[in-house]
Amino acid sequence: MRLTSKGRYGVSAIVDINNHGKEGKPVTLAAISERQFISLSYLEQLFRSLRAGGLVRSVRGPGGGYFLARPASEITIANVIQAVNEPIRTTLCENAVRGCHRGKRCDTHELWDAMGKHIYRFLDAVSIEMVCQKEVDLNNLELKPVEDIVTEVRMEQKIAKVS
Amino acid sequence: MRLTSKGRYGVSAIVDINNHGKEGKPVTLAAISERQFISLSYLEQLFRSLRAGGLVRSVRGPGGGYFLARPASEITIANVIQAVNEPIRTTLCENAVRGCHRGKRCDTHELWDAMGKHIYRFLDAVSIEMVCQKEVDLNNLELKPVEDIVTEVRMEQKIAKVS
DNA sequence: ATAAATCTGATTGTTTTAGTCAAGTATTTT
DNA sequence: AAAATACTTGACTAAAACAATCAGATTTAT
Repeated sequence: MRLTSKGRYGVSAIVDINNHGKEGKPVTLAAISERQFISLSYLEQLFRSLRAGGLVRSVRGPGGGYFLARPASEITIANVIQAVNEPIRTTLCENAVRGCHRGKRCDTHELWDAMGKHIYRFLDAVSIEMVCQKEVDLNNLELKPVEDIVTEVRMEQKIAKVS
Repeated sequence: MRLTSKGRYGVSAIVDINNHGKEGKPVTLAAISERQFISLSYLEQLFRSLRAGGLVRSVRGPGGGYFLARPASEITIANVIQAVNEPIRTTLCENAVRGCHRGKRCDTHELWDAMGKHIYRFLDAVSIEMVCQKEVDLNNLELKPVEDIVTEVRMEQKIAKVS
């Protein structure tokens, strides 16, 4: 799971749907584009992923647009970020390298592992609904215990080359 | 503050110095290069920043190398990451944009702000010494209260373009 | 039919990052 | 003094990731 502005836009878009999707009417990308200052074509690309990730439902044709596929309280920030980043990234021997050479974990392995879990616990604790309800104090959340965390956040884009 | 593999390498290097710098002898980049599988030239670049950031002291000439500039217990992961990323990034009107258009904060402003603080609290709570002492449980740290946090972690690389 | 929307693929451009190269300077050893 | 060691610096290159676009196809309400 990577933290990029793509994820940020994805969250903005989902939040926008929750804030402006009134009375059973779907929200159009054009409307999101205007309110969130994201280009229509880029939104199209984002919603490709969001739809594939099961976060939104679409209605085609005039009067169409997008709904949230489930209640805002059941969509976490982690869900959104994961959805928009998913496309590629599916190579074999993925975690074979990960900075640790030839089987032995590097001295900092536990550190990055813990950091990833720490970040994920936050993103997993915040729902779209919480972002929309301005009362919630995002700085003092109840986080799930570490044991329950499976997915983690990665730091690296590239892998170290030797000498 | 950005989370990239550059920061990861920086931490690996600093940890290496702490682990292998025995009996008042400085540690050479060549030694770090071999042990941590980082190219010498890349280490040179990294240590330029680490030195500028006041984290290491250098000794030139044969028998030279690098020391930690202060005890490992007083160097945090946040310190290291900040040091290696610092170079550019000093433009004017920096946080003028930040995803929020024309003065009004966007709907997700508080979210990303809270996330940044959350990440920073972790990185600021972990010292190099803690990483080296394998006994410490990095998953259950005592973090500083949010009020004390000033620096934050950014998510975005680029800024949204409008329509 | 037409227009409003989503959908799909392929592709482009830009930035950032990772990494290299070459030429220095300082210091110690011999 | 010479030579070797090691840091120092600046400039440069390559490649990946990311942001963004485009052209066209499909669906559906009116």
